[in-house]
Amino acid sequence: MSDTDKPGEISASRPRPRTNPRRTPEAAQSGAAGRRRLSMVDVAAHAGVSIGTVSNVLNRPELVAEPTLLRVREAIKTLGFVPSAPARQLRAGTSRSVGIVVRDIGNPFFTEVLPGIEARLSQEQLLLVVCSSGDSLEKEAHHLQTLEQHRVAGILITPAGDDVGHLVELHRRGIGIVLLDRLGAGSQLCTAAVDNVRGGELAGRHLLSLGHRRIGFLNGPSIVRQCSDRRQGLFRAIRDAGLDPEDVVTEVSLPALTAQGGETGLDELLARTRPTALFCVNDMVALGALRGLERRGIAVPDEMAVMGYDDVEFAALLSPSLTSVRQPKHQLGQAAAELLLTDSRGDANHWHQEIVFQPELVVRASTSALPRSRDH
Amino acid sequence: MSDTDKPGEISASRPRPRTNPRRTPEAAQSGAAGRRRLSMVDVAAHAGVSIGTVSNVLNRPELVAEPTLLRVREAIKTLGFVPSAPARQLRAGTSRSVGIVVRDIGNPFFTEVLPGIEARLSQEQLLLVVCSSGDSLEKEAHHLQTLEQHRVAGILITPAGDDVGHLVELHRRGIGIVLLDRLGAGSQLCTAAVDNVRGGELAGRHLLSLGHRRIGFLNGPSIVRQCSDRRQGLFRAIRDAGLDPEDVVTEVSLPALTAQGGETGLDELLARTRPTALFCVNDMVALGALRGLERRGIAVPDEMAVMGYDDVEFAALLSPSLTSVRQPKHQLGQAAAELLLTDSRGDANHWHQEIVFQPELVVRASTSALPRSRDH
DNA sequence: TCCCGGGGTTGAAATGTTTCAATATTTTGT
DNA sequence: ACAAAATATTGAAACATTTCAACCCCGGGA
Repeated sequence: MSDTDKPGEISASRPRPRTNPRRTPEAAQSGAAGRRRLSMVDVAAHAGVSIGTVSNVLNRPELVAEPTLLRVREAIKTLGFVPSAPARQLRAGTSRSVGIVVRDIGNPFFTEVLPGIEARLSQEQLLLVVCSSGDSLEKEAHHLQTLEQHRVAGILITPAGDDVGHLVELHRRGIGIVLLDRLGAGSQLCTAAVDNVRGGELAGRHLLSLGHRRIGFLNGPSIVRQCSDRRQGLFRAIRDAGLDPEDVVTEVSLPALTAQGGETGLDELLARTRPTALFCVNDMVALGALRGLERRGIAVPDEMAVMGYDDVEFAALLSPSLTSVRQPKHQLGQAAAELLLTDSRGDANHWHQEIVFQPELVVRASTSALPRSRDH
Repeated sequence: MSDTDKPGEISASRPRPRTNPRRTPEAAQSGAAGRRRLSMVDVAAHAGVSIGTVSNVLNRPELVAEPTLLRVREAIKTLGFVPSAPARQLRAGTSRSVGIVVRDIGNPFFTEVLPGIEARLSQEQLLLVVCSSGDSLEKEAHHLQTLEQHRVAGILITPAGDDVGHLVELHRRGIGIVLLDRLGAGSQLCTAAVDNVRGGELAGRHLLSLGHRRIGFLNGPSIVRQCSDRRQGLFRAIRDAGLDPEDVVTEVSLPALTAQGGETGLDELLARTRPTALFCVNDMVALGALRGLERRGIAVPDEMAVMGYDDVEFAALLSPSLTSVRQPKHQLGQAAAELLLTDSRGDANHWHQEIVFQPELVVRASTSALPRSRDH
């Protein structure tokens, strides 16, 4: 310990005697006044070793002799010492945590992706900090700023907006970044995603094959990439069938991709037109739409076919069971985590990878062929 | 880097050669070697002030003269300086983040409670770290340890196990703790919860009033407090009706409170007996049970009434719509956050509060009166 | 002229780790 | 028995911030 410091002597020897230790080592030891958290020096004192050795016990036990090891571990246990992550991190420069910024934590899609991510990250002893942006650019920016301040090793993000410039900038400053479920920045950032254009196309083909020619589309704001991608796929399917998307689709842009948003979006749609089929940009929106349709007494699928997107866990058991586009969520999560790990290892010049999974159509009871009577 | 160190010279000239600046200010300025993150010294150099002043600009701008303030802010902006949370935290001893440990992030109940919590905490500029224990005591312990290492200001937790001793201990070490949705430790810790006994009772009364006398109960492990509380309420309702719970209830204890768990639990139940009603300890379990019943071709509610618990968002739209017990989730979240804020302010001797909300029965299509033909 | 007060700024200590060169101790080889 | 090598431990610097006593400068009052 520094109890060899005789203050008088020191202040005599130095020009500016600023040394005023708030509490003497003895005070710290006796723990009388008490509430200081213990640190490695306490452990070291208790075990009769230096703090360097304590550090070695914690991080490189193979360097420490058996008896010392036991003694120090004993001290740690009896004292109840818990190392300080901030201090560790300050010294190391790098932290053992990564952040994930999702658009809406209330959407089961994300919570179903999460386990895949967590599984991989906890193997590496990484702490996952979950933030939800609620599709607000300000909130997203705030979360990113906080995460950067915390010097997280990396960030998984489904950006709320269209522009990824700020993320590229963040990456340039040394933080690993992986875009989750958001294609289209392949050359600049790593990405793990499901092909949303393809998914939209699957949905479109399905509805067309059932004979539908007037399709309502409850979509999100077009700056959300998933939304514009799915629309693009839908339109492609329609064009491939020799039709004009403008004639077939009535699109409503929802402010929020929630059940509530879906329900009010339905009202707006029905005030404009009465399609025979409804494509909802995700299952939560479809949930709200179904609720609205039930309220209005419009039968599904007889009077209106409805399909969702994501195939979340409850989709199969809705009334009626919901046709949807399934995404390999667990794999997506795992792949994203894997990418983040390599990206934040900071091999500055590794290639940005774009991992793309393929979606899959799942047909259930909520979509059926258009009855001839209502064919046009 | 430390090439300015001529060890021989220094160790010769000074008794204690502590000063070896790794990089000269010029080196920092030129940024040639590059990849060091910038710190307040860079800002200070750029603005021509001391780091103390930079700190003041950041934390107590009212102490700084106008022109200096502007100059420093300018420097911060042009340099793109981002303060280091770990360093700040190390010095301050306290952090701006709190943790929440939930049992299962995949359960919409939790994600529906979350917004209430976040709303309150982000007002205080606090970062919320979400962890999921998956009902594993080891995982929970690991999360708690990590959070303690990070010196979070407080922890919201729905404990996986029955014992809260370790949490009390944690609290004693100065971390704010609030139990979420887990009554019964009122004297030791703050709690925000919904009365689960009452909820179980509501469910029991409802099923009994419909004439059911053989009730299957898909419950979780009894060490999970919510589960034992709901059972207790169910049993109370049965006794109040002058019946013996042993005769009425067949209980299956699920390892996991998920849809998958519910589905396999149903198999186990039906292998033992064939009740007329099913009480599922939460809506996810009910989801799985419904899936299993559909697979077996057992009609709900005609051949078997089913009810869940939590009234999550999708419950109203399942096929058939699910009778459930509603909990005021948003309020619960807000109250919990509020408690945590007062608890972690560390007024050591404040009373531990227990805030209890009342649940509410929501009757839907999945439960109906027992047909006389099947009365026993 | 001197002293006082006060706003602005500075310098250095302190926070709890990790790292690593230097030293102390033990073992091995000859 | 001695040098060399291997092993174990130590001491102090460094990480980026906050805090606070000390200092400087300037104007005003006695």
